[in-house]
Amino acid sequence: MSKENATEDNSRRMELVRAAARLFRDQGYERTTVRDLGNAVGLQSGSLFYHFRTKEEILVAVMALGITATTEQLAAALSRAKTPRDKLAALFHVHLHSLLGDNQAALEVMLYEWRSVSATAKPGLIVLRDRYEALWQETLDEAAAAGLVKPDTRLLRRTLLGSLHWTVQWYHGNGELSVAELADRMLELTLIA
Amino acid sequence: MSKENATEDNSRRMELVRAAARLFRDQGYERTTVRDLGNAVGLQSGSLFYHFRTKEEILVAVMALGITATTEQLAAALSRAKTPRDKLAALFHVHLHSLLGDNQAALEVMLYEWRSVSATAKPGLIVLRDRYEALWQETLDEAAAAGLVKPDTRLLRRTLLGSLHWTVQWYHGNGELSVAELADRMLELTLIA
Amino acid sequence: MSKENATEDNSRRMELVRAAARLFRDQGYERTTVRDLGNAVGLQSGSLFYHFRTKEEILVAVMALGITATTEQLAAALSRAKTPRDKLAALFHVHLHSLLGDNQAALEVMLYEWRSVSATAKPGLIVLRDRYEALWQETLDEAAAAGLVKPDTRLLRRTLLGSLHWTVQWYHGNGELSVAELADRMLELTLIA
Amino acid sequence: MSKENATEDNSRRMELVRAAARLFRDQGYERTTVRDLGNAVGLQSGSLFYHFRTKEEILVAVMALGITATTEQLAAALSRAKTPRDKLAALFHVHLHSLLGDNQAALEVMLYEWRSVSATAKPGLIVLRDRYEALWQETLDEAAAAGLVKPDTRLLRRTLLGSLHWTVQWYHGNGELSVAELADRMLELTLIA
DNA sequence: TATGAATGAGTCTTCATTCAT
DNA sequence: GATGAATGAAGACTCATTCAT
Repeated sequence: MSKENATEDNSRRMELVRAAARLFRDQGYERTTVRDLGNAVGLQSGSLFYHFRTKEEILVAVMALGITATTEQLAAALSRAKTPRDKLAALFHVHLHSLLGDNQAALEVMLYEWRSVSATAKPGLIVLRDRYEALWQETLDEAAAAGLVKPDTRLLRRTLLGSLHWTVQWYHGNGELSVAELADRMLELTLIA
Repeated sequence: MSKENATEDNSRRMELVRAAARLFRDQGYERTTVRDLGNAVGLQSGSLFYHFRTKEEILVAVMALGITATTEQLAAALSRAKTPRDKLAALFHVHLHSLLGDNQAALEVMLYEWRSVSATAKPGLIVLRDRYEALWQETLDEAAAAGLVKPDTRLLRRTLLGSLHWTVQWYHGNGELSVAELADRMLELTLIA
Repeated sequence: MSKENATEDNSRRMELVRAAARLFRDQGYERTTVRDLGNAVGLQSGSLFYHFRTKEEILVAVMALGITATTEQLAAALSRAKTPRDKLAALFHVHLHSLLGDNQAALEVMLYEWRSVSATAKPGLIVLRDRYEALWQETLDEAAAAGLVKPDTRLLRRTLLGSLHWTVQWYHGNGELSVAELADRMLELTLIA
Repeated sequence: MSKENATEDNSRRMELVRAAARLFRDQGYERTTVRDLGNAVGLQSGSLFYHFRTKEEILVAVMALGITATTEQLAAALSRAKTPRDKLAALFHVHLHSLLGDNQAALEVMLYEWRSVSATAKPGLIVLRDRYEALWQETLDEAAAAGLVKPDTRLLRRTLLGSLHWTVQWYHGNGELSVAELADRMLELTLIA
């Protein structure tokens, strides 16, 4: 609701955040200049500073967008799912679509530019990330109770997230395998038996 | 033996590469200045360029060291192992010790600074990486044949490497769990039944 | 009129080009630092790069200014001149005034810093130079037809330009001989009989 | 005779001076590094400093070589020539062969790197140059007395030297015209009638 | 003489940020 | 909000020169 909320209103801000997400993913945060950012939205570099106080603030906004959007999508998918098995599947599908789908650069930036976030900004992002991971933990616990996955769910959560994050390094949707198929096969590897 | 081999002789070079590994891991490649590198080995920044032509050449040397050292350790461990199960375990143990053990920063740099490597230097590193992953593939294939893991070994390889790489983001040897124990538990999650 | 035209408008650019002309002439291009250039116009060295992309771009602008300004002056003088003899005289007068007159450093830079121009920038400057030399060639041909000079006008053109260029090495307007008188005496040496 | 005489003995010194002449001509003095110089004679850069105290000393040696060698050649040619006309021709031939002939880079360096010579080294070189120009002056005076050239010989000397110097900018022995022919045609332009 | 390693001052250039208009 | 111009600190890299061996 507030003016400071990067995830809504203020179309110029959002336009910038989306453009930044793509640039940060493609070139890296450090290698992306404030001029690049300006060019991408038709603004002079100096003008950006009426929307964001610093370049890092843009980075944080990108990350916040990535994680909150994904969290929202996961929450929605989980509430649609009926069985523990369907919910488990939702974890894989939502995460991979967010990471590998079209212009979904924001989440990837969160993974690979973490080191560029200042100590003061980290706590806020960690809260958002924990919210996302809490959904994972609940779902995995249910799945374990249902005998679908092994019971070491805390380690399993970290293991699976690592696997999924890593897909950006090798998956390039060149026909062979759709994102949905990939999600199914990764789910398959996780299931007991 | 060759003068061009960054992984041996030439003590000054090696000293620098090791110091660079730690700095690149801790601060990131972009944020590490050549002055930082010089200070770390007691040299003026300009003097580095007697040993390396560019800063990027140092990065490449770090990565080459990380991957070749790990490959050698894995090869040695595999040749010591008797059973498919022991070999499988070696994958987890060697990888995690290389990644999380003391001053083993080099491999981590390989994972997180890939984007800073120029297009011309990438192919050489990819060759080294493929050599490492080939050992993984062989071992996983044997394990699958022995009924230890699921048969989708190509995806399994990527999945497992992703899981292991990701440990650097959350594992900080604070007592609770040793690296060896972690390796065992991650192996456990992977085994069928 | 165009933004890219270094020879007009954009007063800061022109101011810089003029200051650079003098510095490049006096100290040489290589020995002139961007700090020197900045100081000369009251700017930080980094600020120059808002106006020019590289130091070499400044050099090229200086040269372009030198040759185009001289060409324009020659064209004007030739159109004012009535006889072949008067036109011939204009060649000497305009060239020497451009080269030896007050703050006319730009043309001299063109002569003595040619080696510092990159291969990509040379063609553009050569076009400008050829335009200037074409005026010379026409005028010499007319003079030869009128029996004023020897008929080997292509070699004559090169010979005369060499003579005139060289004056910067020995002429220092210390009273004895004005630039106009020098021009007249050099013309005299060229005339038949 | 002395150890400091760059024009004789000490083959390593001479080898270096000759190599330097070519490099300085081709790349310019400022752009030629001491490493380039070392490479050209199979020496490490540091080793050069056992032969010359500074890089500039090498430049001065190159220039001294260029001008003294040319002076000697001119003196020899003049003593062989019988008539004023033959002597006049010798000026053109010797100068152009020295400037444009094979590996005769040294004289050209003298013309184009003068600005890089320190104030302390200039007087010595000027003495050498004056010796050369004195031969020119004498010869031109004789020629004027014989009615071969116009009587303004001081200006004529400068004019002719400028013309000849400039040839390096446009003459590239591509068949059409030999150096000897060029000398003859330039002489022709200078003669009265 | 020669080398290999190091120095240290200096170079051009980059870039996030500021600010008067 | 937006611009264009400027800042100033920092960056990687260069290079003549030195010197212990």
